[in-house]
Amino acid sequence: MGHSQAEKARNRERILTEAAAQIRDGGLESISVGKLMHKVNLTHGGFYGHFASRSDLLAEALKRALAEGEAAARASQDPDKPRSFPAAVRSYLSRTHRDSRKTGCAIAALASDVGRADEASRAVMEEYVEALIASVARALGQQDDSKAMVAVSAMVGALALSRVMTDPRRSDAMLRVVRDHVIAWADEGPG
Amino acid sequence: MGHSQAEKARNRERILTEAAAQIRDGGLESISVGKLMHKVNLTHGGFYGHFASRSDLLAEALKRALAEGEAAARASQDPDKPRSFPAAVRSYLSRTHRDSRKTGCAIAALASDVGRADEASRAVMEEYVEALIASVARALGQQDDSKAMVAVSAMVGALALSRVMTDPRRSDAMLRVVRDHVIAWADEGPG
DNA sequence: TGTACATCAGTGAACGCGCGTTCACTGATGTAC
DNA sequence: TGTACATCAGTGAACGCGCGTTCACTGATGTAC
Repeated sequence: MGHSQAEKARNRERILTEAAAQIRDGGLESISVGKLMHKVNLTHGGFYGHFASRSDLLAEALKRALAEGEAAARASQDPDKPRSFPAAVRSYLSRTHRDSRKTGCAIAALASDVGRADEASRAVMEEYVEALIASVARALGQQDDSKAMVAVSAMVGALALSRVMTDPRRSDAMLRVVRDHVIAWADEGPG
Repeated sequence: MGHSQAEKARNRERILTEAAAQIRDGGLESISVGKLMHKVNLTHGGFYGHFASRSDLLAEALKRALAEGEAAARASQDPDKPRSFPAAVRSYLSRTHRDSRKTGCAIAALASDVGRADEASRAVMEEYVEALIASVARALGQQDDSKAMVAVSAMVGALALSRVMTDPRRSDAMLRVVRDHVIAWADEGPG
């Protein structure tokens, strides 16, 4: 096994990526230093060469999860066309997104968790919430972002609730119904 | 100290009520048997006279939290008048509700948590989500519950996100904007 | 290019701690007569 | 109503366990000459 500086950087990356997936899948508190290191084929002792503490990792993993979720949303859109709002909403409120928490939107996956976390964590997520609202407002062609706030609330709420529903038809319906409503708002124009 | 059967029932109630408040404030995993018993002025050993295990308590506390949240929503409405939908929405999306997680809606407080919990827990919350949707659909005077699904998504999402926002003005705005939109839907009539 | 040495990424045993759970015990409760 | 005894709610010491964290160590990396 090599112990080069380049490999250290790569290992830090692997730890962080795995942690970002883990917190979206199991919540912020689901991170265990030992299990996390085991997942990336390292021993627990080495963790502290990369992060000052579990709490330090958590903060970084939250940022990473939010950034990845945002990037995934961007990537899922047609790369050629100018961004299509309906396509973005369709992707966000898709069964695929619902079923892939590990790689999906961290806002929906962790909203309740972060809502009760310290101010620093809340500020980190807040930034991404505001960015999402701004992006939706732009797509709706509106100065005022109030319609975008409703759309984002409904999208985040519907995704979170669709993951609660055990009845597959109702879970699907939740996504479909909110998706269609939000997309329809785009056609109403600036109102 | 008395150890009567009546007192045992009362103690069980106190444990459960405290636990229901605790999970809404700190999440399902924030429950510690020792701390919980200490809070109700009992010692940890006695816990197992009331519940089979921590996991058993968690299941019961979730039910209790959901029931309490629903009851609180009902109680906050004008008891004389027939239920006013705008009043209910105003109460749900109020700063007071946002700032009192311990006694508020368990759906908004625990949606992300339960979304990743076992099927039994999800089914319990699902029941309350469906009840809320049905109640909103009735208030909107609609057969079809699609508008109610959007309203519930937006309300739950907005409350959860308002708890993430660190900027008080933006947090307030989140509540106010979604509140006004949802109330306006009630006036559009069955459409 | 080759050698000698300092650096440092990762290892794994060990730590203290808080946790969920068990259990022998205490003493008030409640019942049988 | 009063006594004798069984029941059982609650106590607190003790348990094994997994956790986050520390640290002496190993051996490959990377640098100075």
